[in-house]
Amino acid sequence: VTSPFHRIEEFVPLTPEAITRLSLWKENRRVGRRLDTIRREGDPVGHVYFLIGGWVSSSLLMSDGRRQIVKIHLPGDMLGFPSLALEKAGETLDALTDIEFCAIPAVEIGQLFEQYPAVAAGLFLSAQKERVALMQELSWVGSSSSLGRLAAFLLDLYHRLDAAGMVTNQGFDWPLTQTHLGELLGMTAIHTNRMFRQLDKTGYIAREGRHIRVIDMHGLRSLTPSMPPPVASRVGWERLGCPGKS
Amino acid sequence: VTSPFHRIEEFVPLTPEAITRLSLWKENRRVGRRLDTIRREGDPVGHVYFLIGGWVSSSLLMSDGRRQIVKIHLPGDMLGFPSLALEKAGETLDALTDIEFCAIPAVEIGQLFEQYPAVAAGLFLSAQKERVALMQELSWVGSSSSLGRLAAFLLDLYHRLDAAGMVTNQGFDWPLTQTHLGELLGMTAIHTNRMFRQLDKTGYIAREGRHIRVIDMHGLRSLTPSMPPPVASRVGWERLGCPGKS
DNA sequence: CGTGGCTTTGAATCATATCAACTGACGTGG
DNA sequence: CCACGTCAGTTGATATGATTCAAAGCCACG
Repeated sequence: VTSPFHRIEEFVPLTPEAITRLSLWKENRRVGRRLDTIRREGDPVGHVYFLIGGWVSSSLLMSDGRRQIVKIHLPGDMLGFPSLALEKAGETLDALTDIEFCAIPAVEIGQLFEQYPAVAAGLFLSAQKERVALMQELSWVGSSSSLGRLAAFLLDLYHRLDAAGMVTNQGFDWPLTQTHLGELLGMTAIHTNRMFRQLDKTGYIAREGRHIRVIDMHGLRSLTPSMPPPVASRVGWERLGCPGKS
Repeated sequence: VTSPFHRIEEFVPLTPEAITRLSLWKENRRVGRRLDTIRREGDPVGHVYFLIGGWVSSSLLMSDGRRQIVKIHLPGDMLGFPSLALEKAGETLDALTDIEFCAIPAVEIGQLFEQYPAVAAGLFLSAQKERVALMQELSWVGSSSSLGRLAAFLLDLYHRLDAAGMVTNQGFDWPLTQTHLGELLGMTAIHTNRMFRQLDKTGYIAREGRHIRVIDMHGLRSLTPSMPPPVASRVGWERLGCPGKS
């Protein structure tokens, strides 16, 4: 919301030089259209990505042909980082809307680690926060009823959209198909449809074509057994023992 | 297996000084007994941990009382890192066996980032690898049948145990209760029991009390729709653009 | 009287059956 | 791509008993 590099700065204040350096990323600015694939699972890992605008899904293919979406990315997110630990990309990145993003050479990340410890710490803590998000996603995909999963996802998404300033009047754009939703929640698209209609009938949300409004946040929350994320921003560098740094 | 700090060195070669520095961790060596809780969800985040011996589960509590185990940690693993991005710990760490571990002050990590970029990169890539592992776990918890989930977990565990030198004669110790297994796979303990017995009857595995042997690896693999991890070690620092470094 | 070894007891774990509820599969049309 | 039926298969809920394990208590012997 505030800075384009909020995912990094949220933990660690950056020097002007560091910000200037990161801004060079924008030279590799690209656009993509809905349904474009940014990078496919199995591709060599030459780049990571910084999402400027639009929605992107990150998914895994399974040998039986099923697909598991592991994360819905929103503007400001860093994409493709997990695959840095792999020889070949472990995740497919698909554009869910028209998008705008930067491609960042992987070698650039190594240079940043040497030259800007603060950036390194920011990237590191950002990765840890993503791990927390994944753990929570696992917790509701694994345990609750399908209606609960749907509600939990919508709540989480709502909060993330809100933090990105993409919620107006309790409503937001909805580019996901029910097939996407099913692949994300680990259930069939048909059942997703059933549950989505059922949730609609509760009146807690209202679906208006490619737009969704949250009518009763409290009611929505009552459907999910998972707790709202105990996340806290503004921790990290100081906590990490470098108070006056940078 | 090779080095105690394999999780870090697997990506980045470390200088002798760095290794000496990391070895100081051992001064805070501690032991714990089965069922002990190392750290509870909600506790302030003062430390991270390095597991020397034994098994540890990392789990999330949900408001309906259910518990989701998100990872089974084995010797050599780094514990508690995701919570560095949070004010209060987001995960509970429970000893599944008697254990031996080091407690590392969180501030220490920040100092390492400043003084040893190679260690920073190693920790960073290790975190990314953990993200990949979580994504894969999500992919089988979310999608496959309960028997498939069980098989996928056993396969993954087997490979990790093997890498840690904890497999002998295709068999390994089994300290998990069926309740643990259910909490991990997102199903009831009763159903876990059903599926475990069913898997046993296929003959692909043999349960012998607190010990399990894999009889037919290929058969086991045929039960799971998820693909074996496309992981590759020995990537990273060079790839990250610092070839001759350290 | 103190200590070692045996026994009792209770909790935790595993096995199994039955029935209800949830979810997936298939088909059809808008 | 979404809506809506029907039916079959999977999974969850509840109940009950067997078995294992460990801690506490007891007894006999030194």
